[in-house]
Amino acid sequence: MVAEASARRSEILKAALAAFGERGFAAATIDDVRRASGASTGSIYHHFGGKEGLAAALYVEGLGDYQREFVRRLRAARDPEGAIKALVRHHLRWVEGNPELAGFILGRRETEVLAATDEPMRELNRAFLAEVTELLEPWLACGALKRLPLDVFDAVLLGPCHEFTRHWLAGRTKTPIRSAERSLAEAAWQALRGEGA
Amino acid sequence: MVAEASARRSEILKAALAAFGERGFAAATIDDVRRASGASTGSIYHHFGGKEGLAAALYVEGLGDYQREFVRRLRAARDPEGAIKALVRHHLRWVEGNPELAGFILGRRETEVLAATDEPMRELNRAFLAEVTELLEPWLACGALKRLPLDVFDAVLLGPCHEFTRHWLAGRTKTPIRSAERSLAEAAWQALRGEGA
Amino acid sequence: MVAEASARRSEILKAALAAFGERGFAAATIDDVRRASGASTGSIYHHFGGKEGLAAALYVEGLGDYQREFVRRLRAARDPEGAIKALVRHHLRWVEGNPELAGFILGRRETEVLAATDEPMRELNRAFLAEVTELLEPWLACGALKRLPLDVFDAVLLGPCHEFTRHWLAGRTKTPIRSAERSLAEAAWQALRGEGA
Amino acid sequence: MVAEASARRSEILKAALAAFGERGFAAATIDDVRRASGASTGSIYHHFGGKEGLAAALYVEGLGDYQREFVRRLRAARDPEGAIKALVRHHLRWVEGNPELAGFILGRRETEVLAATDEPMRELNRAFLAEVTELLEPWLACGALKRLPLDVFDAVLLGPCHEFTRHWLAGRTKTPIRSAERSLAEAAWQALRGEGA
DNA sequence: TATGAATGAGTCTTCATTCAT
DNA sequence: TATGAATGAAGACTCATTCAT
Repeated sequence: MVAEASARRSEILKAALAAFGERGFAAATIDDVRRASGASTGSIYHHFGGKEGLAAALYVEGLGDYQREFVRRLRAARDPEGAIKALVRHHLRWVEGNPELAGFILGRRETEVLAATDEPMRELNRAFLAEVTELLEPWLACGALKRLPLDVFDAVLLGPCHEFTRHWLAGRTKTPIRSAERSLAEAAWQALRGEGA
Repeated sequence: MVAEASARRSEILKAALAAFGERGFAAATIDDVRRASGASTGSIYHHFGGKEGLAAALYVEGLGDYQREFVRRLRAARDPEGAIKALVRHHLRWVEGNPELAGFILGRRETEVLAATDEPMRELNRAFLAEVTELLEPWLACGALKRLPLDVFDAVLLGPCHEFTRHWLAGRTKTPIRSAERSLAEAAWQALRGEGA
Repeated sequence: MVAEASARRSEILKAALAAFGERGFAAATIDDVRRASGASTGSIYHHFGGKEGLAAALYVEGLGDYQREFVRRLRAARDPEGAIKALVRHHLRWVEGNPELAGFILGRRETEVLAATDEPMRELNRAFLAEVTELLEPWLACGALKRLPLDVFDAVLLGPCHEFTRHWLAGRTKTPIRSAERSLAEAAWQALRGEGA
Repeated sequence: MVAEASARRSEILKAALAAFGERGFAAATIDDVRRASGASTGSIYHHFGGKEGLAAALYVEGLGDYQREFVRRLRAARDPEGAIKALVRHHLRWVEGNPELAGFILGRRETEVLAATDEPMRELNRAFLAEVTELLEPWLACGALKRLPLDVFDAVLLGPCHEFTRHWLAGRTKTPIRSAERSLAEAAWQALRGEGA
């Protein structure tokens, strides 16, 4: 329903992702996108309304994809350990499979939050958090997982992955992302398992 | 020793930190710095050579302060649990005490890495990592701490803090930073303690 | 063929010529050009890429015109005396007819040679010199003209014209350019005629 | 009487000559001079009053030297042919011996004529021209030299040298300056000798 | 005399955005 | 829908010059 995917539109979006990825949102220019996509300036504006519109489209698309899969994994998990480890794996593999999108979305600086991006993002996150919370609740309730404030829980669960992938995306890690998987998953589990586990 | 601190220089640096913190490096303007510092454009260029020079000066100064204290805490620790928890606490308190500097340094995007910042940064980090590695080695050797690849160890140790403080700096956390301290410290310890601990 | 002459483009070029002519390349500002042409800053950059591009366009256009006519005259000459005198006349009349362009092109300082100007200039000059050399060769061969090194020949042929017109353009001559014509032509002929003439 | 030559003053002047020579007057900066001379900004201003003052000092000094020697040669000449050829030789050798000064003085663009330079220059030239005119008059009167308008005479006499040396200074000549000497001298003589010679 | 920090007007250039075709 | 010329506000940076020490 959202997918009004003309070839032009896709090319532009792809070029925008590359541009934002390489130079950062603020430094990337519409002209970078124009050159890389082969579209005209006017065409870009026609489809996306402007630079912010490009960012918003990428953001919504990318974050939505990340979160849909996140929830799917969570839903599929049989036990808390499996859930935690699956989520860590998901993060790492998603970044590995979508490095440019990941760089753009995860590296997003608060200060360059865009009005156009803000609205759809809030929408997405609201639904996402509600769903995740609901799915975890049983394990929190039975003590299988530590009941931490949501923001702390999130930081402990994904902070290491996020940190590691940031370095990985910047080419600063020695460890391949696949090798780090087991350690990071295990660490997250050890950090979050409850007394009752 | 490096501190050739004229009043002018300090005012400019302070204003630059505020500007970069509020709007991000790319969006902040020299004129913001000029207005906030009371100095003339020329004076800013006289002292720092340009926008990058300003960022580099802040970066070196801030990161140096963070790292010196980090090492001091590590050195003072009596046992691995104390060490890990002290480092987590240090991170959280340093961010709490230097929110603007933290926002600037920790929020630094890879894509806007500046040539001027790169060189001094590498220098600082090289020395820092060498020292930290050396100090941790005994506990890694005796199995009190998990021997993980350095980049993974770093991610597990500080990733959660980093993630939490990023949200905190953006005003998106409900939990006060002090309340999160215990949980984050404990989580890090659980994630990094070795079999032999 | 090269002449993608939109009205805008021409107006800008004309304004640039006036500006460079009046104040010199270094001292003229893009804003001078903008005001005089009625175009916007952005439009100037759209068409010429910058101040250098403006200079390069003028240079190529002007020098090309000068050289084309130069060769045409040389080709039309029946005997060496007629050739030498026609070339002198051409120089003087071209400067008289295109004072601003002449001032810009002939007054070009080596030190302000522009990268953008250099490339097309070399191209033009290469072809020009080859053609002139070829056309003069018969008269050099038969001794009707002195065989001097090319750089010396050039200096003797056009140096006086160049010197005179520089003063004329600066408003420092008393003699009208037309009155000087006969003397300068005769002087060049006397200086270059061979023994066999 | 003019020579208030402190070491500082000389160093500054030398540095200024190099800077103006390399980048042109307009593009050279006081800071270039400062760096090359080792003097402070303030010191430069103390001695020369500003950028124009530097140019004026160089101009007066250089042109004076050129003209003094010019007149000396003219005075020493026994016959018109010797005079003409001596003047040509003087020009070439002076440029060869003072390439930077020559580049600055001879390459001076009309458009960047400076108020500060103008005044002393006019003074120098007035006296110079009067003297030269007077010394040539006997040979013009007896028909040994062509009586051309002064501006044309000047162009024919020195235009070729000027043209050649401009190319030489720019490194664009193949012929060494010494080899060109005889040809240029002979050419000037042929161009200026009168019927009665 | 010497120093160099400070000034601020002035320049080039960039870039998001608009709009006629 | 597509194009790309045109716009003009805004920003980084330069540089001659001044002046307190």
